[in-house]
Amino acid sequence: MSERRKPYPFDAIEPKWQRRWEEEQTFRVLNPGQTGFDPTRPKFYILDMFPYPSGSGLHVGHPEGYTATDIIARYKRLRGYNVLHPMGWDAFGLPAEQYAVKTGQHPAVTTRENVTRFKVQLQRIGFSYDWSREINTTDPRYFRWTQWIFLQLYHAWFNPETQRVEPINTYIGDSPDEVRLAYVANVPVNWCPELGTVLANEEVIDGKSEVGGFPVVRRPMRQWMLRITALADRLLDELKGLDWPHSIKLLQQKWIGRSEGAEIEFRGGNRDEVIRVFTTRPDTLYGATYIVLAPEHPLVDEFVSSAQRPEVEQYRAQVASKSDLERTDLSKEKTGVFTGAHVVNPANGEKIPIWIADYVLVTYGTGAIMAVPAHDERDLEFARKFDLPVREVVQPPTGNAIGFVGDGIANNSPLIDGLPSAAARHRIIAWLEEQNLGRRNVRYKLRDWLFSRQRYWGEPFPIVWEDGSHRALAESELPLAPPLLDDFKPSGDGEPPLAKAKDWIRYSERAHRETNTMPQWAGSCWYYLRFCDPRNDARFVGEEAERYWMSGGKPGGVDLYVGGTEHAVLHLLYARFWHKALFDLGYVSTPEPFQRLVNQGLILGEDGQKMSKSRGNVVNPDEVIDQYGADALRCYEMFMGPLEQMKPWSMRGVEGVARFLARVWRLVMEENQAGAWQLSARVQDVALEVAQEKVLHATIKKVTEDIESLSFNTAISQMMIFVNAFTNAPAVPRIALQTFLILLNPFAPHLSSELLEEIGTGPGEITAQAWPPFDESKLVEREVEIVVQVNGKVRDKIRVSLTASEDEVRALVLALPRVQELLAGKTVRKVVVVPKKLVNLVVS
RNA sequence: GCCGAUGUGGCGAAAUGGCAGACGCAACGGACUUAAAAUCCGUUGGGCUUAAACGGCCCGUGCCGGUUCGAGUCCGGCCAUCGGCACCA
Repeated sequence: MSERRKPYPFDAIEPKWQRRWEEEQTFRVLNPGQTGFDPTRPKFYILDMFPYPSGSGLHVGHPEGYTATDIIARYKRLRGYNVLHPMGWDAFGLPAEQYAVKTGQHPAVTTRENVTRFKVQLQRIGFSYDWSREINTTDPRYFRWTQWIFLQLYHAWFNPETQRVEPINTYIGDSPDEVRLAYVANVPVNWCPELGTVLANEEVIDGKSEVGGFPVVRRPMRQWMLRITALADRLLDELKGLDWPHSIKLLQQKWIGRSEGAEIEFRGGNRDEVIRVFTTRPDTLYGATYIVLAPEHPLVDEFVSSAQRPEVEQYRAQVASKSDLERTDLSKEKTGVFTGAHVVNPANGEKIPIWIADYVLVTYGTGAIMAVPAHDERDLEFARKFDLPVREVVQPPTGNAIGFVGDGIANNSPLIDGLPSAAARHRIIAWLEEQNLGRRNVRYKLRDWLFSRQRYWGEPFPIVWEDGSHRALAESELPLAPPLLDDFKPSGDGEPPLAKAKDWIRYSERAHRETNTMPQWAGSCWYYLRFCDPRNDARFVGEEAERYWMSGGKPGGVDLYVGGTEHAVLHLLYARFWHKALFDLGYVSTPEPFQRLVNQGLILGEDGQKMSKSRGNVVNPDEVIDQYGADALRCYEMFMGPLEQMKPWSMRGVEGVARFLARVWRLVMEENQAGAWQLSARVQDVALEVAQEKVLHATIKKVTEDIESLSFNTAISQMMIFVNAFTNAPAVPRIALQTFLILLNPFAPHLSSELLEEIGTGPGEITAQAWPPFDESKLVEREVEIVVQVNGKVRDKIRVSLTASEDEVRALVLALPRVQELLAGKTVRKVVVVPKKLVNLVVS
């Protein structure tokens, strides 16, 4: 292929400006207290989700959100804001470590190389990050504070009286270890044999690991947990005040999964044992005709009769051998076994059988349910299969009561007969509480956060063990760096790789270090705070810096956060949790980390499929830049369609946008005889024609409003209209160009900087300019075109004076020959006049 | 199954309840050129009417219905695609 002629010399001007921005530290932003800080300016904190620097480099999905935020950042600077727009690296994590296991190369080396590559790629796109604030979660100066925050959680508890996180010393009781926000528990966990580690619920998708797609099984292990459930209500309630996409809020809401109901006690068996069940429908208590325990429920052994024991044991073994995926397969038939035992229904004194079945989950509620087959689909299916009694206790408004699961009127329930379900629930709970047989209860689907991993490439826990109990390192002992290892391979039996570092583990004669590491999410839980004050060695973030950048707005926090939806219930929930704990403990000034969140849509390959190496449809931004330049890449990504929408890539589309930028170039520049570019003779100090003035101000208005509303695609359309309007003008007014180039600057910063320098007006560089105001009066014309409709169909158009009254317009329209023709022999029933827009004649 | 988002030309898309398809891509025609590329100009939702042009008419925003002088936009019901959750009592 012959060398394609460059549409304009972007390959010369882009590196030039990138170099200049770096040398002059154009985008460096100061903190309060630093020399040169201007407190009179408003602040704006605009943040991208920082990337995991993977080995495959940047793909075109990354710059989508990054370009959007960069446009806003540059726009806000031109509007006089102090703009915090940082970038960093979320660099602990599985891929680097998997690579290390395969090649023996230390993850720190891989990570360093990948970071360098990512940074070069990002800088080629011309993003206006303040690189002096760059952070890396694997840097000891960073993870020192990740460990420090962990210690704050370890030294804190959630006080149910104040509903606040408080230092552990406000806890009055014997077992502080049972209330700490960071605690150790032996719980059934998601164990991934292939990865040799446990995973959080959020990291398991359809029974497989999110990273790698390996099978995950349940097994009990001793693990570090974070008590996120203590803040469940706060995390739920305070979602309301956030300016986030509705769908993300809903996702978090469902993930937290609050249900109100009651815990009810059923007694029975040989030793009068108690089975507690959780139900959201205590009003159906009289309809509970049997009890189901999860197969793993500890009381099963207590209750099972000797006759039923073999069958029960066999069933439990069978269930244990199943993967989560097999267990939750909805299409499968219900299974279960009778235990041979009974308990008493506290409402009516009836003896009802106890079954075990895997449709009851040991991890939710109390791991036991009262089955009300008449008013619960699952219970009904089970009851029909095993021929258990079905008793109607709720009357539906219409239709068949059996199988009706909604609210109705209680019946066959002496204590609450005739009450609507909601009232019946209240009454029965009050009665249960009186009798001490049960109580109001709230349950969540949200589980505590399983916080430890049996991996090498993560933050070590600042914890030591002595005589079987744990204690915290002193803050002065941080950072605690991981030991140097040659062999990162997980043992496969749950023993972390750190256990191999015998010298490192040994803390003292009798104490040894915790060998688990923190999960990938730890570093990203608070990085947005560190950006406010990234070089502070005395505190995780300086108080003044934190207050300055995080304050403002309703709940406060980062002013605008842009990233993908994939973190809806992971990073975005975890970060809120840490932030609230830090807020309660007085370390940060706002209750929420991210005031406004926007999700960019996925970019698909040219074939309309998700980009993937295996499909071979991945677009590398470097290639796009080589061919069309960074400004074309930026503008194309914004021109493709609405930011939040999923949309396919098109190289032809990039070409079209590159053509537009080349037209801008040639509006200002022309080639001389020798083939060199020079300022075009068409650029002149002349006044704008009326039509030119109108399109200029329409463009200022549209671009300004569209940036504010993140409608970048239509902003670019309008700039194209502007350029089209001037393309054939014999003279291009310098002042119009200058204004236009400022509008273009956030989108195509290199091109616009270069051309502004060429036309040589104004004080210095574009970054020192001010965003132009628009003059509404320049947009109004003396005449407007009125659409004439008859019965809602366009039949004619007419130009009328802007000052014409409704009556005058009506008269003019009725006098039109075309209208006369259409009205012949008909009666005008009604005339609708929309000022400056249209007239609709209703005739028959 | 439940929840959410989306559905407009050949394609990406645009339209405070008021001319559907701005802007761009692709395609076609023209100018420039020895030629090509590049550039510039023009046409481009479907159909009918007309010898042709101008003009005119009808249909058209997933489907069915409603509200309204007027609906891509609002309301009700369906269908399809994508995403999330999925025995959570």
